[in-house]
Amino acid sequence: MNLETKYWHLHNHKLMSVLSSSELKEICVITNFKTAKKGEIIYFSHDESSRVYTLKRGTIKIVEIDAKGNEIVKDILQEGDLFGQFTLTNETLDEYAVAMSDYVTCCSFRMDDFENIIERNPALALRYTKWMGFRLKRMENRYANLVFKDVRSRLLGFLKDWASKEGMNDKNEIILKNYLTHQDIASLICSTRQTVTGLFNDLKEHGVLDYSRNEIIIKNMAALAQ
Amino acid sequence: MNLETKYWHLHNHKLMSVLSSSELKEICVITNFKTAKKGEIIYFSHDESSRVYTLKRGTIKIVEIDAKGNEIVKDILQEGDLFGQFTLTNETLDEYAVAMSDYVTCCSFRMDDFENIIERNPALALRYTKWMGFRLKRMENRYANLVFKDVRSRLLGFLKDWASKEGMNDKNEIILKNYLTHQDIASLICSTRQTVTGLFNDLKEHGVLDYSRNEIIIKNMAALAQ
DNA sequence: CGGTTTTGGTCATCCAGCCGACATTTATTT
DNA sequence: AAATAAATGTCGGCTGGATGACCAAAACCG
Repeated sequence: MNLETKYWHLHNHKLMSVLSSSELKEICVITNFKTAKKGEIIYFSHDESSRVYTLKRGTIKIVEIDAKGNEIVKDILQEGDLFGQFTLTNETLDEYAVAMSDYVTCCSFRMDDFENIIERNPALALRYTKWMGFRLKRMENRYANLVFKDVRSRLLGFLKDWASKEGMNDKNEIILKNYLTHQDIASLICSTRQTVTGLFNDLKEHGVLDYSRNEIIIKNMAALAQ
Repeated sequence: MNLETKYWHLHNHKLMSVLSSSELKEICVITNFKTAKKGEIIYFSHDESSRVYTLKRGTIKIVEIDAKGNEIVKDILQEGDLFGQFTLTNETLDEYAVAMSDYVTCCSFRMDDFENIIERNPALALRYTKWMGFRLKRMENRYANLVFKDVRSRLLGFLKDWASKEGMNDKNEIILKNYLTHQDIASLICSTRQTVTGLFNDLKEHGVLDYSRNEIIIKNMAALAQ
Protein backbone atom coordinates (compact mmCIF):
# COMPACT_ATOMS: atom_id res chain seq x y z
CA MET A 1 0.00 0.00 0.00
CA ASN A 2 1.43 3.38 -0.86
CA LEU A 3 1.87 6.28 1.52
CA GLU A 4 -1.01 8.23 0.06
CA THR A 5 -3.54 5.54 0.81
CA LYS A 6 -2.16 5.03 4.28
CA TYR A 7 -2.39 8.74 4.88
CA TRP A 8 -5.98 8.85 3.82
CA HIS A 9 -6.93 5.97 6.07
CA LEU A 10 -5.33 7.39 9.15
CA HIS A 11 -6.51 10.90 8.53
CA ASN A 12 -10.11 9.83 8.57
CA HIS A 13 -9.91 8.38 12.01
CA LYS A 14 -11.63 10.55 14.56
CA LEU A 15 -8.83 10.30 17.04
CA MET A 16 -6.28 11.31 14.45
CA SER A 17 -7.97 14.28 12.92
CA VAL A 18 -5.99 16.66 15.10
CA LEU A 19 -2.65 15.51 13.76
CA SER A 20 -0.74 17.66 11.34
CA SER A 21 0.11 16.10 8.04
CA SER A 22 3.76 15.75 8.90
CA GLU A 23 2.95 13.92 12.06
CA LEU A 24 0.62 11.69 10.15
CA LYS A 25 3.36 10.90 7.70
CA GLU A 26 5.59 9.99 10.57
CA ILE A 27 3.14 7.47 11.91
CA CYS A 28 2.51 6.23 8.40
CA VAL A 29 6.03 5.03 7.99
CA ILE A 30 5.77 2.77 10.96
CA THR A 31 2.28 1.63 10.14
CA ASN A 32 1.41 -1.88 9.24
CA PHE A 33 -1.59 -3.09 7.32
CA LYS A 34 -3.42 -6.35 7.68
CA THR A 35 -6.40 -7.92 6.02
CA ALA A 36 -8.43 -10.91 7.09
CA LYS A 37 -11.54 -12.78 6.18
CA LYS A 38 -14.29 -14.19 8.30
CA GLY A 39 -13.13 -16.32 11.16
CA GLU A 40 -9.47 -15.36 10.97
CA ILE A 41 -7.72 -14.13 14.05
CA ILE A 42 -6.26 -10.69 13.62
CA TYR A 43 -4.31 -10.34 16.78
CA PHE A 44 -3.55 -12.16 19.97
CA SER A 45 -2.40 -10.08 22.90
CA HIS A 46 0.03 -12.74 24.00
CA ASP A 47 2.00 -12.85 20.78
CA GLU A 48 3.25 -9.41 20.36
CA SER A 49 4.59 -6.26 21.85
CA SER A 50 2.15 -3.44 22.42
CA ARG A 51 0.45 -2.45 19.26
CA VAL A 52 -2.66 -0.47 18.64
CA TYR A 53 -4.94 -1.20 15.74
CA THR A 54 -7.55 0.82 14.00
CA LEU A 55 -10.22 -1.00 12.13
CA LYS A 56 -10.65 0.40 8.64
CA ARG A 57 -13.25 -1.92 7.28
CA GLY A 58 -15.44 -4.80 8.39
CA THR A 59 -16.60 -6.05 11.74
CA ILE A 60 -14.54 -7.75 14.38
CA LYS A 61 -15.08 -9.29 17.76
CA ILE A 62 -12.79 -8.78 20.73
CA VAL A 63 -12.71 -11.79 22.99
CA GLU A 64 -11.12 -11.96 26.40
CA ILE A 65 -9.86 -15.20 27.90
CA ASP A 66 -9.06 -15.86 31.51
CA ALA A 67 -6.57 -18.33 32.93
CA LYS A 68 -9.00 -21.21 32.72
CA GLY A 69 -9.87 -20.58 29.10
CA ASN A 70 -13.26 -19.00 29.69
CA GLU A 71 -14.19 -16.43 27.11
CA ILE A 72 -16.09 -13.15 27.22
CA VAL A 73 -16.99 -11.18 24.16
CA LYS A 74 -15.69 -7.81 25.17
CA ASP A 75 -16.69 -5.85 22.15
CA ILE A 76 -17.99 -5.90 18.66
CA LEU A 77 -16.16 -3.26 16.68
CA GLN A 78 -16.89 -1.39 13.50
CA GLU A 79 -15.02 0.80 11.08
CA GLY A 80 -13.09 3.50 12.86
CA ASP A 81 -12.79 1.76 16.20
CA LEU A 82 -9.52 1.22 17.99
CA PHE A 83 -8.33 -1.92 19.67
CA GLY A 84 -5.17 -3.56 20.94
CA GLN A 85 -2.93 -2.82 23.85
CA PHE A 86 -3.00 0.80 24.80
CA THR A 87 -2.16 0.17 28.37
CA LEU A 88 1.38 -0.72 29.20
CA THR A 89 0.45 -2.43 32.39
CA ASN A 90 1.22 -6.10 32.61
CA GLU A 91 -1.72 -7.84 31.19
CA THR A 92 -3.54 -10.24 33.40
CA LEU A 93 -6.06 -11.20 30.81
CA ASP A 94 -5.39 -12.30 27.30
CA GLU A 95 -7.51 -11.21 24.45
CA TYR A 96 -7.76 -11.75 20.76
CA ALA A 97 -9.59 -10.21 17.85
CA VAL A 98 -11.40 -12.24 15.26
CA ALA A 99 -12.88 -11.12 11.95
CA MET A 100 -16.66 -11.44 11.77
CA SER A 101 -16.97 -10.48 8.14
CA ASP A 102 -14.87 -10.89 5.05
CA TYR A 103 -12.57 -8.11 3.86
CA VAL A 104 -11.62 -6.93 7.31
CA THR A 105 -8.86 -4.36 7.06
CA CYS A 106 -6.96 -2.76 9.85
CA CYS A 107 -3.74 -0.94 10.38
CA SER A 108 -1.53 -0.94 13.41
CA PHE A 109 1.34 0.93 14.92
CA ARG A 110 3.51 0.50 17.93
CA MET A 111 2.21 2.06 21.12
CA ASP A 112 5.67 3.51 21.78
CA ASP A 113 5.53 5.47 18.56
CA PHE A 114 2.06 6.66 19.32
CA GLU A 115 3.23 7.81 22.71
CA ASN A 116 6.03 9.79 21.16
CA ILE A 117 3.54 11.59 19.02
CA ILE A 118 1.26 12.21 21.95
CA GLU A 119 4.12 13.79 23.80
CA ARG A 120 4.50 16.32 21.05
CA ASN A 121 0.85 16.83 20.34
CA PRO A 122 -1.17 18.03 23.31
CA ALA A 123 -4.45 18.24 21.44
CA LEU A 124 -4.16 14.59 20.55
CA ALA A 125 -3.22 13.85 24.14
CA LEU A 126 -6.39 15.46 25.35
CA ARG A 127 -8.51 13.61 22.86
CA TYR A 128 -6.87 10.37 23.73
CA THR A 129 -7.44 11.05 27.40
CA LYS A 130 -11.10 11.68 26.85
CA TRP A 131 -11.43 8.61 24.77
CA MET A 132 -9.89 6.50 27.53
CA GLY A 133 -12.25 8.07 30.00
CA PHE A 134 -15.14 7.18 27.82
CA ARG A 135 -14.06 3.56 27.68
CA LEU A 136 -13.73 3.47 31.43
CA LYS A 137 -17.21 4.86 31.93
CA ARG A 138 -18.60 2.37 29.51
CA MET A 139 -17.00 -0.50 31.34
CA GLU A 140 -18.30 0.77 34.65
CA ASN A 141 -21.75 0.89 33.18
CA ARG A 142 -21.50 -2.64 31.99
CA TYR A 143 -20.42 -3.74 35.40
CA ALA A 144 -23.32 -1.97 37.05
CA ASN A 145 -25.72 -3.58 34.59
CA LEU A 146 -24.45 -6.99 35.43
CA VAL A 147 -24.83 -6.34 39.12
CA PHE A 148 -28.26 -4.78 39.16
CA LYS A 149 -30.19 -5.95 36.18
CA ASP A 150 -31.58 -9.31 35.23
CA VAL A 151 -30.98 -10.89 31.86
CA ARG A 152 -34.16 -9.51 30.37
CA SER A 153 -33.30 -5.88 31.14
CA ARG A 154 -29.76 -6.39 29.98
CA LEU A 155 -31.00 -7.68 26.67
CA LEU A 156 -33.44 -4.80 26.29
CA GLY A 157 -30.69 -2.34 27.14
CA PHE A 158 -28.39 -3.97 24.66
CA LEU A 159 -30.98 -3.75 21.89
CA LYS A 160 -31.66 -0.14 22.74
CA ASP A 161 -27.98 0.75 22.43
CA TRP A 162 -27.62 -1.20 19.28
CA ALA A 163 -30.68 0.42 17.74
CA SER A 164 -29.49 3.90 18.58
CA LYS A 165 -26.10 3.20 17.07
CA GLU A 166 -26.95 1.28 13.94
CA GLY A 167 -30.69 1.22 13.63
CA MET A 168 -32.38 2.44 10.46
CA ASN A 169 -35.76 4.06 10.78
CA ASP A 170 -38.53 2.75 8.65
CA LYS A 171 -41.99 4.09 9.41
CA ASN A 172 -42.54 3.37 13.07
CA GLU A 173 -40.07 0.57 13.08
CA ILE A 174 -36.35 0.37 13.51
CA ILE A 175 -34.44 -2.11 11.45
CA LEU A 176 -31.15 -3.60 12.53
CA LYS A 177 -28.92 -5.55 10.22
CA ASN A 178 -28.21 -8.59 12.31
CA TYR A 179 -24.70 -9.95 12.14
CA LEU A 180 -24.79 -11.50 15.59
CA THR A 181 -25.86 -14.95 16.63
CA HIS A 182 -27.80 -15.55 19.81
CA GLN A 183 -24.59 -16.93 21.21
CA ASP A 184 -22.78 -13.67 20.45
CA ILE A 185 -25.47 -11.61 22.06
CA ALA A 186 -25.54 -13.93 25.03
CA SER A 187 -21.86 -13.49 25.72
CA LEU A 188 -22.09 -9.74 25.26
CA ILE A 189 -24.74 -9.49 27.93
CA CYS A 190 -23.34 -12.33 30.02
CA SER A 191 -26.00 -14.92 29.62
CA THR A 192 -26.50 -18.15 27.72
CA ARG A 193 -27.65 -18.94 24.24
CA GLN A 194 -30.80 -20.69 25.42
CA THR A 195 -31.91 -17.83 27.60
CA VAL A 196 -31.41 -15.30 24.82
CA THR A 197 -33.33 -17.43 22.35
CA GLY A 198 -36.14 -17.75 24.85
CA LEU A 199 -36.27 -14.03 25.46
CA PHE A 200 -36.30 -13.23 21.75
CA ASN A 201 -39.29 -15.45 21.26
CA ASP A 202 -40.99 -13.93 24.23
CA LEU A 203 -40.41 -10.42 22.88
CA LYS A 204 -41.73 -11.51 19.51
CA GLU A 205 -44.89 -12.89 21.09
CA HIS A 206 -45.43 -9.65 22.94
CA GLY A 207 -45.08 -7.67 19.74
CA VAL A 208 -41.94 -5.83 20.79
CA LEU A 209 -39.91 -7.02 17.84
CA ASP A 210 -39.60 -9.38 14.94
CA TYR A 211 -36.47 -11.10 13.87
CA SER A 212 -34.81 -13.43 11.47
CA ARG A 213 -31.20 -14.44 11.01
CA ASN A 214 -30.62 -11.39 8.90
CA GLU A 215 -32.39 -8.61 10.65
CA ILE A 216 -34.09 -7.50 13.81
CA ILE A 217 -37.09 -5.23 13.51
CA ILE A 218 -37.97 -3.32 16.59
CA LYS A 219 -41.65 -2.57 16.54
CA ASN A 220 -42.06 -1.00 19.92
CA MET A 221 -39.09 1.09 20.86
CA ALA A 222 -40.78 2.27 24.04
CA ALA A 223 -40.77 -1.27 25.39
CA LEU A 224 -36.97 -1.16 25.41
CA ALA A 225 -36.90 1.67 27.89
CA GLN A 226 -35.48 0.65 31.19
CA MET B 1 -4.04 26.55 54.16
CA ASN B 2 -1.16 28.47 52.63
CA LEU B 3 0.29 28.04 49.20
CA GLU B 4 3.42 26.35 50.45
CA THR B 5 1.53 23.55 52.11
CA LYS B 6 -0.70 23.11 49.11
CA TYR B 7 2.34 22.96 46.91
CA TRP B 8 3.87 20.28 49.01
CA HIS B 9 0.75 18.21 48.99
CA LEU B 10 0.30 18.28 45.28
CA HIS B 11 3.93 17.82 44.50
CA ASN B 12 4.03 14.57 46.38
CA HIS B 13 1.30 13.08 44.33
CA LYS B 14 2.57 10.51 41.91
CA LEU B 15 0.59 11.88 39.03
CA MET B 16 1.85 15.38 39.58
CA SER B 17 5.52 14.78 39.91
CA VAL B 18 6.09 15.67 36.28
CA LEU B 19 4.69 19.16 36.65
CA SER B 20 7.00 22.10 36.79
CA SER B 21 6.78 24.24 39.87
CA SER B 22 5.08 27.06 38.03
CA GLU B 23 2.42 24.75 36.74
CA LEU B 24 1.96 23.39 40.19
CA LYS B 25 1.51 26.87 41.53
CA GLU B 26 -1.09 27.48 38.90
CA ILE B 27 -3.10 24.49 39.99
CA CYS B 28 -2.53 25.44 43.60
CA VAL B 29 -4.39 28.66 43.24
CA ILE B 30 -7.47 26.93 42.08
CA THR B 31 -7.18 24.16 44.57
CA ASN B 32 -9.68 23.58 47.27
CA PHE B 33 -9.21 21.70 50.49
CA LYS B 34 -11.79 19.77 52.42
CA THR B 35 -11.78 17.78 55.59
CA ALA B 36 -14.33 15.35 56.90
CA LYS B 37 -14.87 12.90 59.65
CA LYS B 38 -16.27 9.41 59.65
CA GLY B 39 -19.57 9.05 57.87
CA GLU B 40 -19.55 12.44 56.23
CA ILE B 41 -20.13 12.70 52.54
CA ILE B 42 -17.27 14.37 50.75
CA TYR B 43 -18.68 14.72 47.33
CA PHE B 44 -21.73 13.89 45.31
CA SER B 45 -21.36 13.71 41.55
CA HIS B 46 -24.75 15.23 41.00
CA ASP B 47 -24.10 18.40 42.92
CA GLU B 48 -21.20 19.90 41.20
CA SER B 49 -19.36 20.58 38.03
CA SER B 50 -16.51 18.28 37.18
CA ARG B 51 -13.94 18.22 39.91
CA VAL B 52 -11.14 15.83 40.63
CA TYR B 53 -10.06 15.08 44.15
CA THR B 54 -6.91 13.63 45.58
CA LEU B 55 -7.11 11.98 48.93
CA LYS B 56 -4.40 13.23 51.22
CA ARG B 57 -5.26 11.40 54.38
CA GLY B 58 -7.71 8.83 55.64
CA THR B 59 -9.84 6.20 53.98
CA ILE B 60 -12.91 6.77 51.88
CA LYS B 61 -15.47 4.71 50.09
CA ILE B 62 -16.76 5.45 46.60
CA VAL B 63 -20.34 4.38 46.11
CA GLU B 64 -22.19 4.27 42.85
CA ILE B 65 -25.94 4.56 42.59
CA ASP B 66 -28.11 3.65 39.67
CA ALA B 67 -31.45 5.11 38.67
CA LYS B 68 -33.35 2.85 41.05
CA GLY B 69 -31.23 3.73 44.05
CA ASN B 70 -29.20 0.54 44.15
CA GLU B 71 -25.67 0.99 45.42
CA ILE B 72 -22.35 -0.60 44.56
CA VAL B 73 -19.19 0.08 46.49
CA LYS B 74 -16.90 0.96 43.65
CA ASP B 75 -13.75 1.49 45.57
CA ILE B 76 -12.11 1.88 48.90
CA LEU B 77 -9.44 4.52 48.58
CA GLN B 78 -6.34 5.39 50.54
CA GLU B 79 -3.92 8.27 50.74
CA GLY B 80 -2.71 9.32 47.32
CA ASP B 81 -5.64 8.01 45.35
CA LEU B 82 -7.65 10.11 42.94
CA PHE B 83 -11.40 10.25 42.63
CA GLY B 84 -14.13 12.39 41.20
CA GLN B 85 -15.10 13.11 37.65
CA PHE B 86 -12.14 12.79 35.35
CA THR B 87 -14.19 11.92 32.37
CA LEU B 88 -16.07 14.66 30.69
CA THR B 89 -18.63 12.33 29.27
CA ASN B 90 -22.16 12.84 30.47
CA GLU B 91 -22.51 10.78 33.53
CA THR B 92 -25.09 8.07 33.50
CA LEU B 93 -24.39 6.91 37.00
CA ASP B 94 -24.27 8.97 40.12
CA GLU B 95 -21.67 8.41 42.73
CA TYR B 96 -20.65 9.79 46.04
CA ALA B 97 -17.68 9.53 48.37
CA VAL B 98 -18.02 8.97 52.08
CA ALA B 99 -15.35 9.18 54.77
CA MET B 100 -14.63 5.87 56.48
CA SER B 101 -12.25 7.27 59.05
CA ASP B 102 -11.91 10.51 60.94
CA TYR B 103 -9.55 13.21 59.74
CA VAL B 104 -10.11 12.61 56.06
CA THR B 105 -8.42 15.31 54.03
CA CYS B 106 -8.58 15.83 50.34
CA CYS B 107 -7.99 18.54 47.84
CA SER B 108 -9.75 19.16 44.59
CA PHE B 109 -9.48 21.16 41.43
CA ARG B 110 -11.66 21.70 38.44
CA MET B 111 -11.23 19.24 35.61
CA ASP B 112 -11.23 22.13 33.14
CA ASP B 113 -8.16 23.58 34.76
CA PHE B 114 -6.50 20.23 34.80
CA GLU B 115 -7.20 19.88 31.11
CA ASN B 116 -5.62 23.18 30.40
CA ILE B 117 -2.52 22.00 32.09
CA ILE B 118 -2.60 18.71 30.27
CA GLU B 119 -2.72 20.58 27.00
CA ARG B 120 0.49 22.30 27.86
CA ASN B 121 2.14 19.31 29.48
CA PRO B 122 2.16 16.20 27.33
CA ALA B 123 4.23 14.23 29.81
CA LEU B 124 1.47 14.65 32.33
CA ALA B 125 -1.04 13.66 29.70
CA LEU B 126 0.82 10.47 29.07
CA ARG B 127 1.01 9.63 32.72
CA TYR B 128 -2.61 10.42 33.09
CA THR B 129 -3.64 8.14 30.24
CA LYS B 130 -1.54 5.34 31.66
CA TRP B 131 -3.25 5.80 34.93
CA MET B 132 -6.62 5.69 33.20
CA GLY B 133 -5.52 2.58 31.36
CA PHE B 134 -4.65 0.98 34.61
CA ARG B 135 -8.08 1.73 36.00
CA LEU B 136 -9.69 0.38 32.88
CA LYS B 137 -7.76 -2.85 33.14
CA ARG B 138 -8.74 -3.15 36.76
CA MET B 139 -12.37 -2.66 35.94
CA GLU B 140 -12.19 -5.25 33.19
CA ASN B 141 -10.72 -7.67 35.63
CA ARG B 142 -13.49 -7.06 38.05
CA TYR B 143 -16.02 -7.65 35.36
CA ALA B 144 -14.39 -10.91 34.34
CA ASN B 145 -14.35 -12.03 37.96
CA LEU B 146 -18.01 -11.41 38.29
CA VAL B 147 -18.74 -13.34 35.15
CA PHE B 148 -16.58 -16.37 35.73
CA LYS B 149 -16.04 -16.83 39.40
CA ASP B 150 -18.36 -17.79 42.19
CA VAL B 151 -18.62 -15.80 45.40
CA ARG B 152 -16.08 -17.96 47.21
CA SER B 153 -13.32 -17.38 44.63
CA ARG B 154 -14.16 -13.71 44.45
CA LEU B 155 -13.74 -13.42 48.19
CA LEU B 156 -10.45 -15.33 48.12
CA GLY B 157 -9.22 -13.14 45.29
CA PHE B 158 -10.24 -10.05 47.15
CA LEU B 159 -8.39 -11.14 50.27
CA LYS B 160 -5.33 -11.97 48.23
CA ASP B 161 -5.25 -8.51 46.68
CA TRP B 162 -5.86 -6.85 49.98
CA ALA B 163 -3.13 -8.86 51.65
CA SER B 164 -0.61 -8.03 48.95
CA LYS B 165 -1.43 -4.36 49.20
CA GLU B 166 -1.76 -3.81 52.91
CA GLY B 167 -0.82 -7.04 54.62
CA MET B 168 1.87 -7.08 57.27
CA ASN B 169 3.98 -10.18 57.57
CA ASP B 170 4.28 -11.80 60.95
CA LYS B 171 5.97 -15.18 61.04
CA ASN B 172 4.05 -17.30 58.59
CA GLU B 173 0.97 -15.20 58.91
CA ILE B 174 -0.23 -12.09 57.24
CA ILE B 175 -2.09 -9.56 59.30
CA LEU B 176 -4.59 -7.14 57.85
CA LYS B 177 -5.93 -4.21 59.74
CA ASN B 178 -9.63 -4.60 59.14
CA TYR B 179 -11.57 -1.43 58.55
CA LEU B 180 -14.27 -3.09 56.50
CA THR B 181 -17.52 -4.65 57.63
CA HIS B 182 -18.83 -7.82 56.07
CA GLN B 183 -21.34 -5.62 54.34
CA ASP B 184 -18.56 -3.54 52.80
CA ILE B 185 -16.73 -6.59 51.58
CA ALA B 186 -19.94 -8.06 50.25
CA SER B 187 -20.65 -5.04 48.10
CA LEU B 188 -17.08 -4.90 46.85
CA ILE B 189 -17.29 -8.45 45.59
CA CYS B 190 -20.95 -8.21 44.65
CA SER B 191 -22.51 -10.49 47.14
CA THR B 192 -24.53 -10.24 50.34
CA ARG B 193 -23.59 -9.77 53.94
CA GLN B 194 -24.92 -13.19 54.96
CA THR B 195 -22.97 -15.04 52.33
CA VAL B 196 -19.75 -13.27 53.25
CA THR B 197 -20.24 -13.99 56.95
CA GLY B 198 -20.86 -17.62 56.13
CA LEU B 199 -17.74 -17.87 54.01
CA PHE B 200 -15.58 -16.21 56.65
CA ASN B 201 -16.68 -18.77 59.17
CA ASP B 202 -16.09 -21.55 56.75
CA LEU B 203 -12.57 -20.29 56.04
CA LYS B 204 -11.93 -20.02 59.75
CA GLU B 205 -13.02 -23.62 60.29
CA HIS B 206 -10.73 -24.80 57.54
CA GLY B 207 -7.79 -23.00 59.10
CA VAL B 208 -7.30 -20.57 56.23
CA LEU B 209 -7.68 -17.49 58.38
CA ASP B 210 -8.73 -16.01 61.69
CA TYR B 211 -10.58 -12.81 62.14
CA SER B 212 -12.11 -10.34 64.49
CA ARG B 213 -13.66 -6.95 63.96
CA ASN B 214 -10.24 -5.37 64.09
CA GLU B 215 -8.04 -7.64 62.08
CA ILE B 216 -7.90 -10.51 59.67
CA ILE B 217 -5.06 -12.97 60.04
CA ILE B 218 -4.36 -15.05 57.01
CA LYS B 219 -2.80 -18.30 58.11
CA ASN B 220 -2.63 -20.09 54.84
CA MET B 221 -1.81 -17.75 52.02
CA ALA B 222 -1.59 -20.61 49.55
CA ALA B 223 -5.28 -21.33 50.04
CA LEU B 224 -6.07 -17.93 48.55
CA ALA B 225 -4.53 -18.89 45.23
CA GLN B 226 -7.07 -19.07 42.49
C1' DC C 1 -23.93 2.32 83.12
C1' DG C 2 -28.31 1.15 80.62
C1' DG C 3 -30.20 2.04 76.18
C1' DT C 4 -29.57 2.28 71.23
C1' DT C 5 -27.17 1.26 66.93
C1' DT C 6 -24.20 -1.35 64.30
C1' DT C 7 -22.22 -5.58 63.13
C1' DG C 8 -22.02 -10.47 62.94
C1' DG C 9 -24.27 -15.34 63.05
C1' DT C 10 -27.68 -18.69 61.46
C1' DC C 11 -31.42 -20.73 59.12
C1' DA C 12 -35.26 -21.81 56.04
C1' DT C 13 -37.22 -20.38 51.67
C1' DC C 14 -37.21 -19.60 46.95
C1' DC C 15 -36.17 -18.59 42.16
C1' DA C 16 -33.50 -16.79 38.01
C1' DG C 17 -31.29 -18.66 34.90
C1' DC C 18 -27.48 -22.13 33.91
C1' DC C 19 -26.75 -26.65 32.11
C1' DG C 20 -27.35 -30.75 29.42
C1' DA C 21 -29.88 -32.99 26.04
C1' DC C 22 -32.10 -33.35 21.93
C1' DA C 23 -34.92 -31.80 17.86
C1' DT C 24 -35.45 -28.71 14.08
C1' DT C 25 -34.25 -25.37 10.80
C1' DT C 26 -31.02 -22.83 7.93
C1' DA C 27 -26.49 -22.30 5.78
C1' DT C 28 -22.34 -24.14 3.75
C1' DT C 29 -19.51 -27.43 1.53
C1' DT C 30 -18.35 -31.09 -1.57
C1' DA D 1 -28.46 -32.66 -4.02
C1' DA D 2 -26.72 -34.98 -0.39
C1' DA D 3 -23.85 -34.41 3.49
C1' DT D 4 -22.14 -31.64 7.00
C1' DA D 5 -22.05 -27.89 9.94
C1' DA D 6 -23.97 -24.01 12.26
C1' DA D 7 -27.75 -21.63 14.39
C1' DT D 8 -32.18 -21.76 16.63
C1' DG D 9 -36.05 -23.93 19.61
C1' DT D 10 -37.67 -26.21 23.65
C1' DC D 11 -37.75 -28.47 28.04
C1' DG D 12 -36.96 -30.13 32.77
C1' DG D 13 -33.80 -30.60 36.44
C1' DC D 14 -30.83 -28.43 39.47
C1' DT D 15 -28.35 -25.05 42.35
C1' DG D 16 -25.77 -20.87 43.93
C1' DG D 17 -26.76 -17.63 46.43
C1' DA D 18 -30.22 -13.85 47.22
C1' DT D 19 -33.86 -12.57 50.50
C1' DG D 20 -36.05 -12.02 54.82
C1' DA D 21 -36.38 -12.87 59.53
C1' DC D 22 -34.64 -13.08 63.94
C1' DC D 23 -31.12 -13.27 67.55
C1' DA D 24 -26.52 -12.38 69.83
C1' DA D 25 -22.63 -9.73 70.50
C1' DA D 26 -19.96 -5.43 70.17
C1' DA D 27 -19.59 -0.71 69.92
C1' DC D 28 -21.21 3.65 70.69
C1' DC D 29 -23.30 7.40 73.33
C1' DG D 30 -25.89 10.31 76.37
